[in-house]
Amino acid sequence: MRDENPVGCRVCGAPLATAVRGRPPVYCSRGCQAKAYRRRAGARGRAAAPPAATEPTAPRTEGGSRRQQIAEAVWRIAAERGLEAASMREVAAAAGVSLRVVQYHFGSKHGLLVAALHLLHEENERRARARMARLADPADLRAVLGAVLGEFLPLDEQRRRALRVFVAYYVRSLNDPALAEVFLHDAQPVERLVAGLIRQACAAGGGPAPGLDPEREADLLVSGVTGLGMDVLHGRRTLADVRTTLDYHLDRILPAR
Amino acid sequence: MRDENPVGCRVCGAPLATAVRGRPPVYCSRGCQAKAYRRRAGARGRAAAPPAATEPTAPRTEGGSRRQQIAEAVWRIAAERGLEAASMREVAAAAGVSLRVVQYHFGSKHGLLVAALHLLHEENERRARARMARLADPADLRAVLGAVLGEFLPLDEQRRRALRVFVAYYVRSLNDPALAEVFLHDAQPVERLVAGLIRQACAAGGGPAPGLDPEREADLLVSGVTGLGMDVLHGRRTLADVRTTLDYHLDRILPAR
DNA sequence: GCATCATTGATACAGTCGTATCAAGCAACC
DNA sequence: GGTTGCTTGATACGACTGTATCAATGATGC
Repeated sequence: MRDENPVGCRVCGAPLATAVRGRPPVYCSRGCQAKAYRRRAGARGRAAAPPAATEPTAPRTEGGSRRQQIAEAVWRIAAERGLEAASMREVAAAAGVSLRVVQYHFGSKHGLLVAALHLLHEENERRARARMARLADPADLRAVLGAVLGEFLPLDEQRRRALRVFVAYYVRSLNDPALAEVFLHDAQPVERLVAGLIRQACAAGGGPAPGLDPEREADLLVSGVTGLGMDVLHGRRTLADVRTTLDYHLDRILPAR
Repeated sequence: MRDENPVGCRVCGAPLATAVRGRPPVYCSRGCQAKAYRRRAGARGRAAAPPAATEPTAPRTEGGSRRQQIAEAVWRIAAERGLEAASMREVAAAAGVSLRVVQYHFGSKHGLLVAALHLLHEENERRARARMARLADPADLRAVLGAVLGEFLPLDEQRRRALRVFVAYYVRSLNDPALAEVFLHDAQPVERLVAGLIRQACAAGGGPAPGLDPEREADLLVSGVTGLGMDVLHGRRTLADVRTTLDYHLDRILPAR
């Protein structure tokens, strides 16, 4: 409901332009606006005493950059209610910013989704590295292997949410080339890592099992653990069941000590 | 744009009720409408000669029931552009029916999605059975096993589309209990089937491999082949690569003949 | 001729969506 | 003081969504 009888400029009282779209004008010119601003700034300066220790980038440090903050809202919504619930307005509200801010920092919804996926990959890798660094015995190759594969299972709320967001994005990427490119470009070959670990463990253990192909074992392990994780999300399997299956296969592949 | 000056009843010319919503009235009463209908029916009867051989359920037989026809439209859209593109109007257009027909047969959009998923499961099982029946040598247990697992790979356009629809529904089911229930209820335990085949093949072959657990092998095989199929959809793997991996594991599990 | 049934046609409504537009806020430079 | 640039607030627009409403269609039975 636009004000039907507009008053004049707040500073000089001159009549205002009657823009029918966008924010209603309050000043007659840029100069009057600047004048009003300087008045406010002066009042603040006198009231707030000396400038004191002003934190210059306060909001930046208390939760990452603005983009990061908004991207996290996307993940949160996608994990809780699915990507189709992540509208611009919902994301803005969840991030505690206005719709305009989301528009400004990401340009379009598509830009937002792509950027959020990009940041998600980085975030997940950061967290994975942190968990790997916290391993009890980094020389225990079987434990390392288990930890790598465990990154794809909903073992805690963090990974559970990450997996939900991941599959939501995966499905969308099937019909969105830009998202698919982020997936294919960012995802490093975990299979290579797993195959290397298997090879190392075989060399360290008794000997290379006859006829065992680390690459093929890694391929099925990685894709299998992803599928098993999805089943857990779905409620089709229990985490304990998956653990048992995984232990069986690790026992099978790795040489007994 | 509603007609501003309504004319009278088509039959008796009496003034019409001025309903502001819904379809505009043309007759003043139900009786006048019936009268008009009988006139048309009489004209048709005289023009079309004897009643001839009227196909009573003609539209039913030329492509399944109405519900089936609409559900197929849902699958088509979901496979090509994702489930979020499957609006009521899009589905109706793709099925060649009116929006109202979709509303009538499924009640709500949610009802449509649930029913379409239900019918999809039936359809996929039908097709899988048909392909299994066409196997060259049904006694070749390894071939049977490969065919069962192959149902989850995008080996042709049909299965490719089925897989795309499947994952789209899977993701949505994570936030939709009704869909999740359809998934959990309809999906029969393929793992059991695979485990049974492995056991049979072991018994028929040389002997049961030492320390081999058919259940655990089946678990990783089924979830793994699903994940590999998703990678193929994504373009992260080639079908040939998946075939090689699968052959390796079948060789590993099944006793050499 | 009339009532009734399941089905379909023709709208209408209230809301949400992504996006666009214009102006204010704030700070720096001239 | 005036201008410029980046950021944000306050709307507005048009398209689309799911759903609801009322009537017509075609057929059957009384």
